[in-house]
Amino acid sequence: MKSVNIPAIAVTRLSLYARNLALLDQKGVEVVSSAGLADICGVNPAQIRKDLGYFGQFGIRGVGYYVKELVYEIRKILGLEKEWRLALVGVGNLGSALLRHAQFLDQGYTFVAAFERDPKRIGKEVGNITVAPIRAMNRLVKEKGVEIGVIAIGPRWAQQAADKFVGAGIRGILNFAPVQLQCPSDLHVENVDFTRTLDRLCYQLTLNA
Amino acid sequence: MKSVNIPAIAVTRLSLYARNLALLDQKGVEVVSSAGLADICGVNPAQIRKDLGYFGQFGIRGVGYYVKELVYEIRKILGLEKEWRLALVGVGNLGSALLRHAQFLDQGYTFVAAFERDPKRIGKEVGNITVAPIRAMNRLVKEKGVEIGVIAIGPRWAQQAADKFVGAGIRGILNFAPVQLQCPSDLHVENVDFTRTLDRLCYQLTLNA
DNA sequence: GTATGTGAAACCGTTCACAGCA
DNA sequence: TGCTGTGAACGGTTTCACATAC
Repeated sequence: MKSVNIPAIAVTRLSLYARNLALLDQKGVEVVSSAGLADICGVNPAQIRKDLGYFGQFGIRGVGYYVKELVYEIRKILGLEKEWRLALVGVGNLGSALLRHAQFLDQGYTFVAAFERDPKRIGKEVGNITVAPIRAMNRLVKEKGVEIGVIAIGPRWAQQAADKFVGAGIRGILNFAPVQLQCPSDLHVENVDFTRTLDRLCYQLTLNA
Repeated sequence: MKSVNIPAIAVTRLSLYARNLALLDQKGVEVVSSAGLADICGVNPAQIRKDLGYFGQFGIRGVGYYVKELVYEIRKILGLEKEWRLALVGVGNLGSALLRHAQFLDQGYTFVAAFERDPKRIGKEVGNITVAPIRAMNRLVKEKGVEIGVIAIGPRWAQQAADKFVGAGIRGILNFAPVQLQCPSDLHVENVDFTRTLDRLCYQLTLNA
């Protein structure tokens, strides 16, 4: 691995490459060139080579990349070889969907706990998880070795949920609430905000009306 | 409006500004400086001024921006003054959550139709919408004046769903399936892919293990 | 011959710094 | 005086182009 600073966006693309390489593998493709993969992923071939170049040399000149091997290497780089333990806070519409989201399990992510404010929801079973009260968070997060907290609670309560997670010793947060969370700098926060994505789409449609 | 090319990322930030300005307005704040808003949004003050500068002059030198007025202007720029009509395909876990997602309605987005492959789900009511078979798509999209198609169906069927939407005359797609859709270039596609976001989080956690 | 790996160049977005104006 | 609006400087990412290796 090089000591150069690696652009975050390059890391995000690795995830895209891994997924499409896995599809190629399923189809029985054994070797692919950067041009071939670039075509599938909708990016520039040089970009793929440069992105991979941040982490090592995985190809063979004049040939390309061995698909199986490259998937393995990228998953290793991203840290996806291990099983990641997630906990959810906010078992509403979106939260329930995330608990049952098949895609997560396929990739090695497992929800091991879920928390709620609303007493009516506590005790229910959603996707093999029994919904617990937020006050149980500190204990359960430690007990179950949760590493990543997922916030799918309303914006009004998202910051409190984040604070609770931080207090319980979580290392990263995936935040679906449309708010800017205030967190200690050693904690990693990634935001998913599809209202903003939808707004951007509307801008484009309005522009080319 | 300037004729310079406007960075897509600047447009995405406008959405962030609008949301935080609306919150300020709710709190009774009437005027805000770029520095004040930048603080809330977690960006550089100059960036806010530059982003706004792409679209006009909305502030008063020595004073700042009138909150109400700026919200209005940004929403106008983004095309959020009108009601947007959405249709969903894929009424599974995620799809159902989207149909019931309160945040959408607040912002002027309305689902007017929902489609499914699975016969067991057809005819059900989800968030005031009756789930229809995919074969009804062409007719209903036209009948109800749907402008944006939302894809929350499995990756295996996402491309087909997109083709159907295109055939029915949709103008934009919000795609939650983790695949690169092949679409005509005059169609606008925005992707929401939280598995990739989660992968990026894992990379960070692995790096600082 | 062919495709990778990688410096160099081009490009784009962000931040600075200050002129302009209330 | 204070803050906006904006050209210029800066920094980072993308793309090019070619030496290198199979």
